[in-house]
Amino acid sequence: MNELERRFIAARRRAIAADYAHLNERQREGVLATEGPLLLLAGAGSGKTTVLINRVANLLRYGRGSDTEEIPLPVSEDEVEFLEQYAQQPTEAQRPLARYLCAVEPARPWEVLAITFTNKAANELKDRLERMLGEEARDVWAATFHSACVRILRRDIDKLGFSRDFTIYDTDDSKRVVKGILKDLSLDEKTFPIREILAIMSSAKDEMQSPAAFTNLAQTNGDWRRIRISKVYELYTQKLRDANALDFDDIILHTVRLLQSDKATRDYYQRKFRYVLIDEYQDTNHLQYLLASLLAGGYRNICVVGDDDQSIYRFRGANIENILSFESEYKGARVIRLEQNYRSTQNILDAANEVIRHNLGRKGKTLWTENGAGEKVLVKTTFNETDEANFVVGQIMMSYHRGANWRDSAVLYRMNAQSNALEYAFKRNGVPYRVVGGMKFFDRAEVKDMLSYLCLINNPTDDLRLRRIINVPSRKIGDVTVDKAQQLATAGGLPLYEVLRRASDYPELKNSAGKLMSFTDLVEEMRSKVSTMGLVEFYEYVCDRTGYVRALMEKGDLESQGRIENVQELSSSIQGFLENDPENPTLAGFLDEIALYTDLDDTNDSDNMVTLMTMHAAKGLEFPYVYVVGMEDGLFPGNRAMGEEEEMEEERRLCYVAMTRAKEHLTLTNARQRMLFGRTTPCMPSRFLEEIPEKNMEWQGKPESHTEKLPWDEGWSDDGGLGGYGRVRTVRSEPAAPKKPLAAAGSHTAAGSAPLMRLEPGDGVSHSAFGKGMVLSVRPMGGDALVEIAFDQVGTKKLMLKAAGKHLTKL
DNA sequence: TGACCACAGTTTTTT
DNA sequence: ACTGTGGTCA
Repeated sequence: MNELERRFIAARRRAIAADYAHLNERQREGVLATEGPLLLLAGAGSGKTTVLINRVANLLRYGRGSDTEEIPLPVSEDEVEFLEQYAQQPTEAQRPLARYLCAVEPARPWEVLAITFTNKAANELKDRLERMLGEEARDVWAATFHSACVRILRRDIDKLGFSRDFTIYDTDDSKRVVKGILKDLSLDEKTFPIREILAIMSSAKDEMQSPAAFTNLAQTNGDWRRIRISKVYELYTQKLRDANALDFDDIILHTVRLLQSDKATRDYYQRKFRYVLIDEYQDTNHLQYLLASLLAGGYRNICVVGDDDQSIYRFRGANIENILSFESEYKGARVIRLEQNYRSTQNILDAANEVIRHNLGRKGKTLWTENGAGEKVLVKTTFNETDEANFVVGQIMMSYHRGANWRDSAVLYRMNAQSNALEYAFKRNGVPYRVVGGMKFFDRAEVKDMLSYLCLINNPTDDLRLRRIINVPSRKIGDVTVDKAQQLATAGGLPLYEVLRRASDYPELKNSAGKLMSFTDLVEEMRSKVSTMGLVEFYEYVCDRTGYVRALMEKGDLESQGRIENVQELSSSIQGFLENDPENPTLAGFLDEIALYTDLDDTNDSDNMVTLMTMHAAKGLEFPYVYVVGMEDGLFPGNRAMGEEEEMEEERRLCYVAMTRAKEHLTLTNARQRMLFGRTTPCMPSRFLEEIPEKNMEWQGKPESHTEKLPWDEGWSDDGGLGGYGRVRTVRSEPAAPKKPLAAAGSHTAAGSAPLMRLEPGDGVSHSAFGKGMVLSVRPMGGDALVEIAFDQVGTKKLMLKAAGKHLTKL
């Protein structure tokens, strides 16, 4: 290599780097290191997605230009000088020539595969790529593990003996299948809990254990329970095969099997995908690891992005070892740490860093920021969960008063059950909030019912979906009848549907043959119409023709009303699907998409509300104000983690995730006693709180020692700051009337001495968060009062006086 | 076949 | 405390 060439290579790299001048050095390295295995350890808030996007852009623009010594064409002195100058001071006009000179086999969009875990992440990736690169970004494979696999299987699964139009079973479907099997084997659901069986089968699949291998192992070990379970596993596999169905694990499993066993398919994809990117690598399980290495096995250009400290999904099979041992799995892998944080203040980061430092099994990272020290982390000990909730709502109202939006705040908790106390506090104070998680749209019974109709129309051999809706709405077809038909079907090796269609041929079914056949006639009729009309139109026809909506309307109660709305809402989902101009705008295409879509990601960010969610659900999000509640030993870390080092480390990672969601203000709260599962128990502060350095936090109301008075002892009270709530129950016995207006912003009221304010309709009031308003009505309610106030700014709100009192001033 | 009552379980969750 | 479910009874 001569001097000119050396200069060219250096100039080329710098010229390419000029495109990414807006990134920090580490980030840029992550973008430019295109070749070979790369582990990108991306700390919380380190701009991971930005790197991912720019990395793909770089692959499409320059190929391996930034990471190779190849020189595709002879270079001239002029060209080298041009690039050297361009790298110094790039101009828009020179860019095309620079790009032309620097590119080495730019990747074509379909040669890049980017895999994420959720549809939300995949869509976000696609959107941002398209915004940055325009049209051509559309052909980049940005998909979830599952959707990528479905795409692969739809082409070639026949090589494994499934038909290409397989159906996808969700967890609910799997449960039903297992339930049926348990019944057939007369196994008791209490001894063999369905959840456990599903988990065992899932981990067997993760290890690629066939039912036969699983049975062998169980027999060798003489594990009686496992031997029974192996029978379930075997029948389950058989049933799904008969139904031509794949569950979520199967989707990955069979893809791996296909790629392993069929050379042609493997070669095809290994040649196709020159660059493979895997996001959230710390969440991958063994199968997903295998899949990634198979897909990237051709060029070995695999880039995995993740953060071992944010691995919080062990319970669903994620194997943190995948990321910890990446370097030894891929010899010569490069590792880049992204440790500069753009999200939080140094106090928050120091606190979080120090907590996570207590973990042993980690790569080790220390986040830093240029954002400044910021406020200290506030730790607040309250009396109980009601007190805690009121404190949090009070703080949020204060921040609103100071100009923050509701949507700037999030409350995070360990268990969904904790949201109850919080919700009460939010409702009482009229603060708008939304709870993330819980029942998902596509999990609702009525939505699943309608989808089952569509599945059945799409594929009448889908026994499971057939059984779900054959008597919904009631067609006077009972379980007994269906079971009888099912037995005949199993005996004759036919799909259930076929037996029903010829019910009159079976003497055993003569009593109900008419009803059964009119059902299959109905399905046939709908089937014949499916291709004659638009999908939305067809769906509405199905809603009507099946009598589903009519049955709900006849019921006429409020719940049914809601159900009808959900059924109709599904129609807008179909609309939305079509508008997204899918590759396959048919019923089958829609069902495929829906099967892999748990929630519609309809999270209206535009709504100005406080967000309540679990810490798990908060991963990847950020808020200026974050409140982590329930920081108590036994709750967080949970009881199950006590004495279990692995579990404890996972809880600590979860704590790290929760803390690093905060941009400006982080508040951690714990209660001295909490009611959980109907029992009130005294609680000690979480050990994680003790792990935070004192210099980064301020602890209000910290219990001094173990020997201190028990919380329910007379005389305990605390008001460490705004929103302190004390024991309002004692209010009525308090003789003295208030001497001064209550709880103007910033006032310190002695705890437990806040008598109810006297309000009458027409009174003018001022609220610390909602501003001025007028009382419309006052309704006494059991020692408290419901006040309706018309606020000048935010409209009419109903508040409970006890809770809202401290934020109200009579004018 | 549907309504009612007793009973148990209760971390976290995506596809 | 709460909810969903399974079994029993009419």
